[in-house]
Amino acid sequence: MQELFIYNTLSRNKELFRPLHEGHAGMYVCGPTVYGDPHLGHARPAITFDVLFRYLTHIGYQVRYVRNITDVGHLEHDADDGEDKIAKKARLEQLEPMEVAQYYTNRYHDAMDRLNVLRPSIEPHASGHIIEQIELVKKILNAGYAYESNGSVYFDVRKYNADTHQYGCLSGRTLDDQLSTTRQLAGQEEKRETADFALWKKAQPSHIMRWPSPWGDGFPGWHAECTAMGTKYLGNPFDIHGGGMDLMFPHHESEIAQNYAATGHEPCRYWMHNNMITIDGQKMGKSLGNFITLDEFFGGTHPLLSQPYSPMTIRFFILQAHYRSTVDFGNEALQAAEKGYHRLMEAYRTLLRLTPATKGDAEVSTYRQRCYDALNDDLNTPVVISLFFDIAKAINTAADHRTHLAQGDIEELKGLFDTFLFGILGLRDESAADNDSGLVEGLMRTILDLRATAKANKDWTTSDRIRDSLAAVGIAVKDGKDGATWERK
RNA sequence: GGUCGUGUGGCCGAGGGGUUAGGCGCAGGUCUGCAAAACCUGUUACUUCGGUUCAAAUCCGAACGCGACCUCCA
Repeated sequence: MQELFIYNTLSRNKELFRPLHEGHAGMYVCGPTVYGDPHLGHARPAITFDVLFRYLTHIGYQVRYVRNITDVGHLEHDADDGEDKIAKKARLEQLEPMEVAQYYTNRYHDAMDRLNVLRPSIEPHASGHIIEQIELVKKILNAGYAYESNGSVYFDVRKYNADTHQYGCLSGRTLDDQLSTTRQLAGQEEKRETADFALWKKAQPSHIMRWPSPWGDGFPGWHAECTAMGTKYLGNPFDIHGGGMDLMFPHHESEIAQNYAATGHEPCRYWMHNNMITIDGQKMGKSLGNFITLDEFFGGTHPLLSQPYSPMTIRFFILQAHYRSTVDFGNEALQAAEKGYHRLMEAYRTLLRLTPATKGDAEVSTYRQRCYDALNDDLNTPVVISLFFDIAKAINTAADHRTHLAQGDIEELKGLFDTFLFGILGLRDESAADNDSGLVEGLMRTILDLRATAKANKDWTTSDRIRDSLAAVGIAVKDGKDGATWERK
């Protein structure tokens, strides 16, 4: 089995991945809050951990991947009254809260499907696990690390730290930092310390989403859902917990605290965090006018976009940067990614129609191990992609008859594409033919044959007319040494 | 202000004490009826200032820039 090293935020080091249970791997990733259309901020973690999921599976683990749907207890960014995000939107649109959640869940799934992100093994809804969350809160109360106040329950950070734990161990913050930098806000008087966080919140009368509990009607605090659902489906502790860097504090920090309080040990072995994305060097935000949804990317409908970008262009672009680096979306960079992606796909098509040489003279045996080495080094997808540009060059050179690939070499290269580029990086050939492919192939062969005849007769008018009219319907004709080929633009 | 991260050539981005990243772009060439495609060649960089070292883009320190988080929601 491959030795995979992953960067553990907890230790700030790359560590060899060793599962808690031989042959099995459990991973939990914080999923979307379903109150709005999916955007780039959703694509990055989904793609990053999709690659991890695919790779762990590929190297032989039986993987259970849990990614939650958060559908309770949300507030608008600039909300004024603590009203539940989903409830608020529901009232505006005259829909049931769960109808809104379902609608955006479907939208999220559609976008992820287009990005070729595999569905996780289990996708639990927070609203479906209220009982488990209440049990968690009870446990923490019984352990003495929480207190009830006016119908809400808060985690007692000071008590927790006094008992040799450290709230802040993941993010590097000390309690003093937090106390001195926390502003005084309304509603804080229920807490003993401003750093305390809610385990259970009392619902105001206006709240639509509410559940009965030993402390009255209310809803769970944000951090409770991940602890409860991770435990339920992956055990406690489990292997890997992932999410965006923006969730490190307070969300993941609080999950660690909740778990220690409830069970006396850590929730998981490895914490992985993907970095954030920017648009033209700026963070994406509704107020900045650069908030672009995935649909707008696919359709090119946002004013900042000079053209549409296909799902695979976006996936390729994201994978061309390491997941712990920030990635900046700019038109120039996206166009470069689009061209690079097409180059690789075109090389694959060329490979498929290559005539094997009786004797090969190109070196193709080292790529496989180098791909593994890159992936084992904390999922270094940019290096894998760079290897494929080398492979593309090897294919093109052979197609140009400068070098030769034997049948075995061709099989090996084809295997590399299937395993790494398609299988693990999850790219796919978007211009690959659909159901009609047989028909289209046949038509195109006929047309290109006619053009070849025209060319043989030096009838340039006819041959150019064929080329131009094909271009008009989005088909590019490419003349090569062995006749013409075509591709969809 | 605090915490975490980051600063690479025209653009995007790996790497990371001495040995080519890669892509896109641009320039020249091969091929071609022309064009495109493909191939070849060229374009060689690490924010600034100190320090460590035989040797620093790579390590250490400081400054500056950028990003996330630091609050109620998730």
